[in-house]
Amino acid sequence: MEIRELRYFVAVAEELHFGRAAQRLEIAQPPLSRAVARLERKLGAVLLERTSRKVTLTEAGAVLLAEGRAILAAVAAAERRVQQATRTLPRVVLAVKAGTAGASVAELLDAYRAEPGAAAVDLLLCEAHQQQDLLRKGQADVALLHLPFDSRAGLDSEVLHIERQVAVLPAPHPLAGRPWLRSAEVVALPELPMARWPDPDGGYPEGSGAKVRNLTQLFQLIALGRATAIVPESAVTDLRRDLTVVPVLDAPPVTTVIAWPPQSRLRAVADLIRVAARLWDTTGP
Amino acid sequence: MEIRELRYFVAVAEELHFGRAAQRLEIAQPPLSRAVARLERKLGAVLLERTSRKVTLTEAGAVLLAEGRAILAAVAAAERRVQQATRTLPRVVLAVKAGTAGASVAELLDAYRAEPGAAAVDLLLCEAHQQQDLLRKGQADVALLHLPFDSRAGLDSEVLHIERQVAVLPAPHPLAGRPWLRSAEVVALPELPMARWPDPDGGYPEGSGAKVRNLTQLFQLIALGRATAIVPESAVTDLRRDLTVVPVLDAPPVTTVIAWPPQSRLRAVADLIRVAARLWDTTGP
DNA sequence: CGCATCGATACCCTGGCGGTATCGATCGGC
DNA sequence: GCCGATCGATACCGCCAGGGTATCGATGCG
Repeated sequence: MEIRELRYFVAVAEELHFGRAAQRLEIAQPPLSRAVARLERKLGAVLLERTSRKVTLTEAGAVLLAEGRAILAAVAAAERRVQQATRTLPRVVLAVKAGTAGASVAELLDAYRAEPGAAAVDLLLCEAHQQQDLLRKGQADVALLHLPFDSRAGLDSEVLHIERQVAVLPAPHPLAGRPWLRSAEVVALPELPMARWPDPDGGYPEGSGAKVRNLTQLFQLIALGRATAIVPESAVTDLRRDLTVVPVLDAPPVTTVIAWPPQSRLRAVADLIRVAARLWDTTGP
Repeated sequence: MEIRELRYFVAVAEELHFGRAAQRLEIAQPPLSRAVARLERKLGAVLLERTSRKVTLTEAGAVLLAEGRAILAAVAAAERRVQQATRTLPRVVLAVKAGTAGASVAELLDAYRAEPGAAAVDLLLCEAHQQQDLLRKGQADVALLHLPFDSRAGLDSEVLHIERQVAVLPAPHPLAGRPWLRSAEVVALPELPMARWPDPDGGYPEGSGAKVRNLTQLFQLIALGRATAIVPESAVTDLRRDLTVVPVLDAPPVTTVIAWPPQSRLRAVADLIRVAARLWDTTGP
């Protein structure tokens, strides 16, 4: 199996149409038909059912489509990383979500800069759900993720920091004086619906809560008595006067991890991980 | 970049010798030299420094070697999985370590067999450190891992079960009557050194403890008063009369997870995961 | 200084890949 | 029910990539 054959097959499997796939690949249709047929012969498996009117994936074809996409992404990532490694001054790309506490990122970058032979670090601000893709496609070398919201599937990772979650309430609210809360108590407040965050696709889940896109909007709304929210502790450094936070005991703790592709060989990534682990040492002496 | 070129480069990078690499690839040396040179041109990166006496990897070459090995493994896995998917009766390969509690595996397999459309499950007994490789190379489809001993890097996983660890002591031992212990107390017993388990490479770590290879050996030694050990709770169902277990409070809990390659598309794997999650439901109602 | 080793180069040949032209099957419209 | 449009497969052709052999040039060793 060759990369070109795989790229051809994936194009056909995605278009389910040889003509359009050929157009996308910028080749003529006959070589494409032949290439897919040859791939099927090599693998000893029928990947597509063709009629002159419709093309459908077989079970084996669906498997190869999934595996093939991963392989093509890995190849593209490898090419990018090799080229990156030839740069005389090494760089690493660190993917962070917009919400990630700015202070701790700055702290990490400062500590890393002090390392001997530190590479330049490019910050890549992105949406939460993009981070894995960026790592897998080689557009980023290392990322900060927050469990249980992000998935670290397919990545190596190291735990940096574990924190509880807190409810953010208007300062005058009756619950604001409590030493702690249970999440059910917060969710159940009818006059203060939970704020809603965008889905990966950009839409919002069903519900009555206000739609927010960032923490500033959120805190504004809460201060106005229009919403409430449960957020990680570190999101509320420098709290406004008119807001109060109360720990929510049964909310799952938020774990910050530093994650990288398992086959990463960049010295800069290894150094960054080491510095990060030292900074937020959770194992302790 | 094509698979063949990558295979050629990896061979040279591993042998650090064009002649031997060519022999391994069963081609002549000149085409190999040309292929590697062409790959370097395509990537715009020098991968190898060559003298007529020595071949060494550049930084970029080291990166491509690591990425390339992962890609080649992924390609081999894809080929195997596609062929597997063409079988009329689907099969899945479940990799389990020899030490994994036999009862729970049997329970999982029984429950899965009852599913409509259940595939045949092949059990692949293996050493702990092989499991990831087997999954990545496509020789297994799903595995049971034990954290924190095994790494789930590069895999998707679901937590099945969390259990504490217990110290196994000879029944007459003074500590055997205690309701619980700290790991320091167990490790510090001079007359009962901790048993040693083999490393991934088959050797044993330094130490004074007895060398063991399986639980039967271990329990025998403990009963004879020659060793002690800290093991997961489930490892000691059906305990011998002459042994006692005592919970070790500060030993890290052992988490059993079911893990699979992130791009897995096999229905059988999805079903198996669902059944496993239902069986050991940890979230609970 | 001569020889052995090893990667690069020169040259040749075959096969695979891509292109154009065309076939054959299928579906929809009249 | 027939005709035409659509779409994948096939036939045929030209070209270059990839593999082979022979040989060169550099390097290290006795």
